[in-house]
Amino acid sequence: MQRTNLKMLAEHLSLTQGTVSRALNEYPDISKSTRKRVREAANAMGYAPNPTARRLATGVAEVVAYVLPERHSGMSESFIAPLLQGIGESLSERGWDLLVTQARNTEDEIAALRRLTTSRQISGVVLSRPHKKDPRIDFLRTTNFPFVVHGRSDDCDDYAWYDVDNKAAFTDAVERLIKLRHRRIGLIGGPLHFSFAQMRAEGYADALAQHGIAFDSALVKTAALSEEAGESAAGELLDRKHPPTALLCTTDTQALGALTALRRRDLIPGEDVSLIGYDGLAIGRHTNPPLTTMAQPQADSGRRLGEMLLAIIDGGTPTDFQELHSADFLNRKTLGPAPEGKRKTTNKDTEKGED
Amino acid sequence: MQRTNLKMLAEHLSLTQGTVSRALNEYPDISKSTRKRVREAANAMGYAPNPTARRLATGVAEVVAYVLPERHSGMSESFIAPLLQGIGESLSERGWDLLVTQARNTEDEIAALRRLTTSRQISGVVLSRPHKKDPRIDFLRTTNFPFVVHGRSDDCDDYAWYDVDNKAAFTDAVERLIKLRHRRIGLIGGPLHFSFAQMRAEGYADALAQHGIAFDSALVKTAALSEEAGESAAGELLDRKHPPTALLCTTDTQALGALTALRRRDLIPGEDVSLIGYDGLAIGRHTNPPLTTMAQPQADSGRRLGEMLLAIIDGGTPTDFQELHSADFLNRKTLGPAPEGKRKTTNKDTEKGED
DNA sequence: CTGAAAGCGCTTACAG
DNA sequence: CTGAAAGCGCTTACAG
Repeated sequence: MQRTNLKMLAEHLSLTQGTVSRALNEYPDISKSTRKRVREAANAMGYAPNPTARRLATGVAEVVAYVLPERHSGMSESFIAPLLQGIGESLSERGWDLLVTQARNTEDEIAALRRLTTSRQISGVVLSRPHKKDPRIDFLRTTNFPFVVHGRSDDCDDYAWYDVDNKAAFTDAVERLIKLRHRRIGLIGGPLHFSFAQMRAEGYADALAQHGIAFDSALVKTAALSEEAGESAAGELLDRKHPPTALLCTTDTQALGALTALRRRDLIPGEDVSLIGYDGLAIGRHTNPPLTTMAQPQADSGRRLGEMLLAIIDGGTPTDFQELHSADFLNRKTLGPAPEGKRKTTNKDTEKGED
Repeated sequence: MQRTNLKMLAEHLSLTQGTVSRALNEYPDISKSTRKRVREAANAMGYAPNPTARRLATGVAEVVAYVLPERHSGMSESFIAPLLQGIGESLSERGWDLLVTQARNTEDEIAALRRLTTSRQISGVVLSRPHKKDPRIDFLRTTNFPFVVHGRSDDCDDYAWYDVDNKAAFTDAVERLIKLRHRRIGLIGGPLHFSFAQMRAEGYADALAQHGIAFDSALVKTAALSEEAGESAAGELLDRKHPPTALLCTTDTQALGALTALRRRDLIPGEDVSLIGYDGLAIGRHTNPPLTTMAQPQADSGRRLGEMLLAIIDGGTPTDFQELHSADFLNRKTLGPAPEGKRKTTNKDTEKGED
């Protein structure tokens, strides 16, 4: 059995395809009565226009692409599923679809974007985890293709984004530590090509400056966004002669590693050394002890991103869609007052791995 | 500047569009020399066929859809990102794309599948988390549309799937407990419309039977796939007069809840009560104590699913692609011998929540 | 081995 | 208000 197409529908109505098409698309120059007649016949015959043909004729894809971020620790990618859900929801209200793209490196990613955009297979793009200088953003910007960014790059004046105020979040975290009498606050930074890593580091430095605490580069380590990197960076800081009394991590994943580093040195998180992460991963509720963190509002970021993109595709001005949300302090169990006097000595021991 | 299309390329070569098209598609009846000449010109002019036009002409979408599973606890969805990565990788080797679909209920999901398949927008479907009786599978089966399933439904004889031997995994887990002298082994089951929940429960029952331990329905609770549900189910079992000495959970997420239930009762996991989860979530490494679990090999399940689907779309027989992998026992810290004599008394205390 | 033509299923100026 | 025609950019029998 053949799916009913425009031709069949038109013949059945004794109208031309053009008239039927215009009726279905609510052209005002078609009489109300025929519009109604056509609509009813279409429903009765189960007609739905072929999107491929429509796409070819109009040049509009009605599809949006999401660029999957590079693989990191695996764990930090827990935001992807809810994000896709959210984007998908806002698109589906219009009958649009969501395409997912992924590549091993930035070059391939741009090639993929070029292919998808120039072939008109997509109408817009959602990007995650931008770099400070992001060639993907540059590409989309220069080609003048509709896009929104989940996060921000350095120059974010002229495009649409949805971001959390990373700087404010880290200033907030440092101030909470200072209020608890911490003075030697270590920072485990992220790779600085990521804008969020840069912003969080700036928030850290700012808060110190505002409270008259000298910035000590010996207390700052840059590490990859993995547990292992977090662990070894934390280890290096903790093994100094004058170790920090508190550790601020750029991501929860790093903080998990830091937790391990503390455990190996028999240091009690929240007593001997305070620890604050960032992300608000659900995991943190179950760590030993539960991880204090700055949580981002990821509930409906996906929905918002989708809505913003649709508005832009409809002709909206990208700069009208720049939203800065704020992170919430989630006080679990790894934050406490700075310990008085000298810290107890460090002794590392080996721990059995998994079997 | 206009993207070069077939017409421009043909004119430039003084050939007809048909000839150029056939040359590019390696038709053997085009002379080798012109095939080469055309290929070179296409490269030089940066020609790439418009997929939409191609799709309309051939009826082949060169796109595969992945159906996002319903939202659960959020945490159990950590398998989605690597899965999408894997599927995307195998598709991209052929230049195909990956579409993502999601809906609030099964009915909408089928409507979406019907729309995508009948409009020829996709060439195949990947499905996750099938139900025992899965109407989506029935739909794809009866319409004879290419698909692969990540998991299995009850009647899985006639389609392609990639699954883990859930039954064997739970038999294995129970036997490990029995070897450690556990006799009262509790099961926190999952909703039984999920095939994997059913299979795991069967593995549990089988192992008991094989070792001459009577099945005690008072030790079995069915719970949703969330932490909360896991916690309350575990609580009910632990609060019985004759509580189990070990708890087997259908998912790690449930096991996290069970861990909370134990903590609230001052029971030490792995000493007072043993606990085994299922999934191998990375989270489990950081729980207090680290969670013993059966880990599924999710490394390249995505890749395999993609490859299988492509093979089927190419005309392969679905039943040739049925892969049963096995789960790995990951011994962390919540498994120990059954405690001797009477268990210490339970005393619940309230715990402060997050702020 | 290549050309000429029809067709995939829509949309949209242009007439009348 | 509706019809007739061209066009979107490909592919593929059918001739020759």
